Amino acid sequence: MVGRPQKETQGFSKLTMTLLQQLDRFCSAIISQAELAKLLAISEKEQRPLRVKFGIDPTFPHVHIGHAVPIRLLKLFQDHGHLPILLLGDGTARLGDPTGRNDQRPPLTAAEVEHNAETYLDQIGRILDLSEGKAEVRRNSEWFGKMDFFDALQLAARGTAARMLERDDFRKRVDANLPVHLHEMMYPMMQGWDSVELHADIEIGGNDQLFNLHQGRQLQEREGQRPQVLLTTHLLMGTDGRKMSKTYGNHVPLSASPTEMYGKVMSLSDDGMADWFRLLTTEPEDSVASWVKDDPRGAKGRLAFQVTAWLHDDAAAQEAADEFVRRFRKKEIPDDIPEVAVPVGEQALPWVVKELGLVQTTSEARRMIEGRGLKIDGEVIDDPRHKLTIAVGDKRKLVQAGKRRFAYLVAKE
RNA sequence: GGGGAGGUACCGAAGCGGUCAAACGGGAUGGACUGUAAAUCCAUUGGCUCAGCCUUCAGAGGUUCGAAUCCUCUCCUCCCCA
Repeated sequence: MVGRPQKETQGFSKLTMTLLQQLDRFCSAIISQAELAKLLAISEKEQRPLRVKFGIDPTFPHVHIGHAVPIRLLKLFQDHGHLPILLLGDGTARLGDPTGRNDQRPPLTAAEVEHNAETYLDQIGRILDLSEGKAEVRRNSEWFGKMDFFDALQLAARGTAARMLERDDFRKRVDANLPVHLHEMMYPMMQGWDSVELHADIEIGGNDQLFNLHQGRQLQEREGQRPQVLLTTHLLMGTDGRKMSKTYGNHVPLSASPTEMYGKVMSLSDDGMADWFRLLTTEPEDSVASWVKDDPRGAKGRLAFQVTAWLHDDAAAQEAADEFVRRFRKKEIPDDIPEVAVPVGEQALPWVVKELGLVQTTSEARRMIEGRGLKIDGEVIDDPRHKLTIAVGDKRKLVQAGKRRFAYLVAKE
């Protein structure tokens, strides 16, 4: 846990004091306390808002709730009169932050990146006021797009291999005889350079970004700027307790519908609840601890409600909560089931299930049927050779695959 | 530039001429149990309107009745030396 600066807090305004008090809730590290106090003092004295940077690479169309944590911290600064700078890494997105996975992600095109960037703004705009004057939205292609190869080399010249290998992720790969590509080592340098271009006073990043954030300090110092203060936020774990990641499917997209969002939060493992409350709500920690202890299910419902209400609104959250109870506690069927038309005639069941969009392939449908996961009008059918006779004028049939996938089957003439 | 080790399904990793759609583990999905939590148990895990057929073991050729397994070339990664 990070302590608050003691001595330096004396002369601060009330506003700054409340900011400092709330920092603890989010931050896993503050580098450094003393510098932060100094910055805040300067800011107050000169009446100058601090430039608080947070960067995100638009590599996917969705922002997830894990990103919401640093964004909330940005919001906190915004609410205290400072200037959030949202940096869209449309240049770095073309590279991708090294992850250690040697996934051969095809390079994104500029158009894809821009599309993602737009969706990011849309989703982040729900949390942070991005309007003119309240925040700055920048893209790093602004400067990286202008650099030529020699400029890039000069940037590269400011780092060393030894230093890059201090980064855990690189170190581990080297030790495991896995490839580390040269361009990957440029990533932290680029992120650092962003801070120089933006004249960032503070940079916020996830706990796992500490190394990259440090590059900004190094580069700024060389350029004669005051090195940015680093604030790293605690990482929000995925619903299953592992690192939140799209590939694990344990994330909650900010774009999720209220029902989806509520449900996703309800699938959170109990161990994660305290953290989620801490990082996504304003509930006091001791209350949370007692809720979790006395009534875990109720506590989770409360969490799911708050998160949904925050990213949508109270009414939507209430509706999602009701829907959740109907669907999962009382096992009623949901009311937003799509109706899908299937050609008339005698059709093989697995094929129909695929056509309904409940599974990707007929083989998957077949397995689902054999595993007794398929119901038609509430009745389990476990014979993959089962044939359905579909005729115009039939009553629509409710087809359910697994616990949560439903479709109505109607005849297509 | 020289020498060595490798590239197997979502991931890790066996297999090294037929019995291989490919052991095992993880993950994932379905089922039981439940609080859409955890733990546990069972099943499934290339595709196809599936008792059969089709395409997979980096890529392209070749040897063979038969290849993930043998040969040739190509591409990629790692290690050591220069």
